[in-house]
Amino acid sequence: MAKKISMAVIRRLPRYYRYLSDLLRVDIKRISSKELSQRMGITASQIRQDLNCFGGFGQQGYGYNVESLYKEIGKILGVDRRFTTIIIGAGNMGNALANYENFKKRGFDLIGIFDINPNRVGQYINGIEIMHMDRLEEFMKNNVVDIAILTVPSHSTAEVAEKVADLGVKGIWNFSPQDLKLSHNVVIENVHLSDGLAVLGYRIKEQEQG
Amino acid sequence: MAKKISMAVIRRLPRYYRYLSDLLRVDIKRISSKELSQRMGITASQIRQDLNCFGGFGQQGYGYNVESLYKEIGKILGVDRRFTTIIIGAGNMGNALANYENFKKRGFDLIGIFDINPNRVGQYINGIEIMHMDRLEEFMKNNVVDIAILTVPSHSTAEVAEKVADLGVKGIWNFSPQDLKLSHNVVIENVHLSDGLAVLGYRIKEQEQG
DNA sequence: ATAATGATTTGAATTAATTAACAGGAGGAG
DNA sequence: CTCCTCCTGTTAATTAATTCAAATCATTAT
Repeated sequence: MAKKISMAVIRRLPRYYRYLSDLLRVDIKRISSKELSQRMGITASQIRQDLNCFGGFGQQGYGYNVESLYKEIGKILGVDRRFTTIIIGAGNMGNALANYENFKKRGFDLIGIFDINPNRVGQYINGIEIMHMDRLEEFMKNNVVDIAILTVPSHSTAEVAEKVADLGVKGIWNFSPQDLKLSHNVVIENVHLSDGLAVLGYRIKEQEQG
Repeated sequence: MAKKISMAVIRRLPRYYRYLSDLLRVDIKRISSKELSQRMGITASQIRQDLNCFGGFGQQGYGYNVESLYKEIGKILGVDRRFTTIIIGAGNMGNALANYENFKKRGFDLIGIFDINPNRVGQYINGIEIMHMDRLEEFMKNNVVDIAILTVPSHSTAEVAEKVADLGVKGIWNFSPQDLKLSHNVVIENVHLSDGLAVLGYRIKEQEQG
């Protein structure tokens, strides 16, 4: 096996996963690519092609077994494995993310929150105490931290990223508008909320005109 | 003109826009595709190809004029035009978005916040009063609302979306994990934060293994 | 049992996106 | 003024992604 799965497919997997989860909830046991395509608004062809990348879980004349497909995609995405995360920056966005229940369900355990603001330090978010950044190094030596979620102001993002990378983090989820690039082999996902908004604006303009 | 610009290109524009903005800030007047490619981590070819979609702003032997390119991309994205927005759902995420200064800079004016929780109604976020959902209809009849930002629980997303669509919104920025589909010709951008996190998890696993 | 149906698999064909190559204009040095 | 270098616009080549279509297997009905 081990034929390489393209990133385009990978980025669609969470979406499949979500839809399958919904199907499970309403107790639908099996589904054909055709019906799934109608629900998701993509072609049946693509679904079959995508799902085939990691071995045929479908059965001709039957469709896909929702549960096993769900599990399989989960396995590929790494839901069978748990990741520990910390949030750095307990501002509005950090706070929102810390309260986001979905992450835990998906295998991401928040084990620490850090901030530099003395007024925030000592407060609790979702049962987790906000620690001062001074304690970050100590904390990361005593705990395995897989992912650092950065919700700090742009100007300090690079510095903080360097630090957590040095301390052995495996991935960084960066919410600062500044793109992050590191020499370490740390996996980085930059989130740019306002980019999405800008695209929305473009599409609205487009629709108004054409 | 009017050769169609692909969505792949459009989705890259905000990124160009950001980098150009950074260049302006440090007073760099001109830039070549080559240098920009190094900064952004994409090929120079692609940059030239992209920028060419909307007419040659570059000059041979010189490069691109940062300021005029910045303005031009802004124009395409619709930064010259302002959009009014409302946030529905004043929970953690709604609160975070309401406090996000960047949106205003990019042409998006928040003019209303709505929630159903009586404890939240009447409070202010970033100078804007939280109104009860009961007042939404009235509000939208007295104000032009271009975009509704939905940060409500999944189970009520569809209903709220229908409502704002009926009331004449042009675009919806949906933060609920549930994908949104409407019959109206309202432009929808679904944001799925946890999808990004899932991909991060996948990439970490991938790197660990090989 | 057997035929008909429905839905996957597989691989080819098409379409889209990205990268590479190149011809030629603009700027700068001498 | 002339040459040389730089860097774009553009076309061509490559690679990736998506769709189509034939072959085939499970299920269901007769």
